[in-house]
Amino acid sequence: MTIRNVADKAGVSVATASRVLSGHPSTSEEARTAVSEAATKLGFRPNAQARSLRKTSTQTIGLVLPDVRNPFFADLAHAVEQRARDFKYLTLFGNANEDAEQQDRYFDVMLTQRVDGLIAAPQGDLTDLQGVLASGVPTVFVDRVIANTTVPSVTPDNSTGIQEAVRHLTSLGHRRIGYIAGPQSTSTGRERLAAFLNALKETNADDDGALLFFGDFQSGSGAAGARHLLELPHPPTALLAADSLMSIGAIAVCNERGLAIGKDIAFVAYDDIEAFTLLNPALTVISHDVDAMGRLAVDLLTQVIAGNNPESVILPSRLIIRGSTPPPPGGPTQ
Amino acid sequence: MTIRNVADKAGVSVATASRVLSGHPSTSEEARTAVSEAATKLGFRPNAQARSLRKTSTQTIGLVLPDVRNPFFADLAHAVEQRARDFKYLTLFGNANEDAEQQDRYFDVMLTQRVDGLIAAPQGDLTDLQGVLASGVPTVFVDRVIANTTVPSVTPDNSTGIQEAVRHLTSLGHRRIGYIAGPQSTSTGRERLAAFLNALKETNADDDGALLFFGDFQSGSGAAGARHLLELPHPPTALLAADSLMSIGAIAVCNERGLAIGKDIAFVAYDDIEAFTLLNPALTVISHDVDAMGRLAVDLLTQVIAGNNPESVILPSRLIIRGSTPPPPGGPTQ
DNA sequence: CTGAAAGCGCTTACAG
DNA sequence: CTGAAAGCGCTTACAG
Repeated sequence: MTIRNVADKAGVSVATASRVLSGHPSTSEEARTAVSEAATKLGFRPNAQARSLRKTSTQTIGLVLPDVRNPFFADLAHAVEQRARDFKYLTLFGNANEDAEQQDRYFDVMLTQRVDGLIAAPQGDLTDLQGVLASGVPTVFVDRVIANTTVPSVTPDNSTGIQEAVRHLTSLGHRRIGYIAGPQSTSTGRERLAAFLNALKETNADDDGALLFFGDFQSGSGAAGARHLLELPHPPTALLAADSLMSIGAIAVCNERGLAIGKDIAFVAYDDIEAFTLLNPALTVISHDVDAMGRLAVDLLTQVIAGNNPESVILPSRLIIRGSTPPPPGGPTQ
Repeated sequence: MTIRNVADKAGVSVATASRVLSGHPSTSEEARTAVSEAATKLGFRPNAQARSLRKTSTQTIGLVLPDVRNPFFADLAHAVEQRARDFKYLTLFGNANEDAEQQDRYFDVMLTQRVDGLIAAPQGDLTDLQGVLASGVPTVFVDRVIANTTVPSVTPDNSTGIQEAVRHLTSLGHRRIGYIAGPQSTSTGRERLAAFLNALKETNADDDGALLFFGDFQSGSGAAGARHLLELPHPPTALLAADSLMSIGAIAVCNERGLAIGKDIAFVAYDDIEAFTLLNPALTVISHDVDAMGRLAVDLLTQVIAGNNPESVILPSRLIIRGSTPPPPGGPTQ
């Protein structure tokens, strides 16, 4: 079932059939009807491989994200995909599993598949990007970036939300704030930690290295972090985790220890995911606009594909105060 | 940068270069080293389009799911993708947004892209499958099926969990159980509703049509359902929702009305997602093994691709009782 | 407006 | 083991 069959049935050459099928203007009325009719009758479906071997475009973009199971990235994937549809792109989605090696395999496969562009929330450093950069495929970073590249990006403001959270907690009287950081192999992990440390200095909170725990953005490490921090000789009265999955793990540990969040301990989560509003009390969270992030990433990519060099954009983040952040149990100064 | 350049640099023909590059046994030691060296030096990356135009395989499988933002499907996507990797398949992922039209567009594009196989949690009826069936592309259904096809499938047992839930609730003394059903355009929506209605007959629960609300598996409809049911003149003392997103919406409504789940009202959710264990009390849920589902779907697909006709499998589901299902407030008989 | 022909980058019988 | 050549299914100058 090829264009040859369609041409034969329509009584024209493959060239004419091709022109009709791809909407080329130079076709006669008769040719158009004959070919269209033959194509539908035969249920002809052009072979995208052959087409993109001739043209240089595949009408697909690659999307490499660290973890679909993270609601933030699920929302982001959805936003990217819906926006890509507007430009007739199919989104080829790869899930790196928070693992640089799997990420690099996906980059590789997507280059091999000749995607027209690539959107990634990358991990690691320049060495992981070698292939992508060398290929020259239009690329945009989203959420995370890799230092020392000129790749345009759409990222959240990783400091304002954290700063507001620390100010909020200290104004309530908290001085010991436990922080479950993201991996330092990611820009978001690094920037959020830096913002946290800065905020400590700016307020009267304890700047105690023991209150820091390094996780990997996955739920298990949030649980490990909470366990570690709560067992400290001088434990925190407030907990802050750098993404939603680690927040989930940490909350589970608080629950299993009978520590009531919003009463015995204050908790601030990163990312405003729907489930967090269901907790009782609902969680105070650091929120950013994931839909805008996905949409803008696609918009930037289309510009790069068009040969332009768009400006990177940073989206605001802010603290949404709900019930999970009371003053410390012993009173403001404890 | 094509295989021609590699061949030239290595001083062999493109045929020999191709053989070395694709691991064909009939190659000399010298050819192998010369070509490999040239390829790495040049950073050669074979064009997948050209290759799959010659071979008939693209080493990709298509995965069409209704909604990435549904944690159940995010987990399923992850499971499928990880298993597909074992077979060197790249997973081309499409998100149908619980919409038959978007689903059909994805089917279309994936056929055009000549995926080697298709895994789908489909919506609608046979007409939506025409193209897929006509193309003859190896296909497996997962989670949901479409009636009157011979497509192998991996599905959950949609009745046991529901039956256990209704028995559990009635044994506690509940007689008015509100049910937020899934869309009847999906097999899971239909089967779970049938199981619920059967369970009502089998127990002494009220078989009252007013206690049924039809949602669309998305969170907004869960909220609408809870609102509707709770405003009934004779409202339910227990709520059961047919998926996790509708559960989330319904729980939000209970919270906003000050109805304490696990005290003022009993709640059973479908799908054992991590966030549900964080609620206080944790939710009683109907659980099934999403990892096994994804893994088996890929395994079945590889068998179909190999030309076999594997048996469909049904995975068990069961009730996990946690704190959200107390007896009705007025006592066993109310 | 149309057709014959070349070519996109590979792979693979075929002959040696 | 190797090379010349055909061909996968399209698209697009080129000439008419």
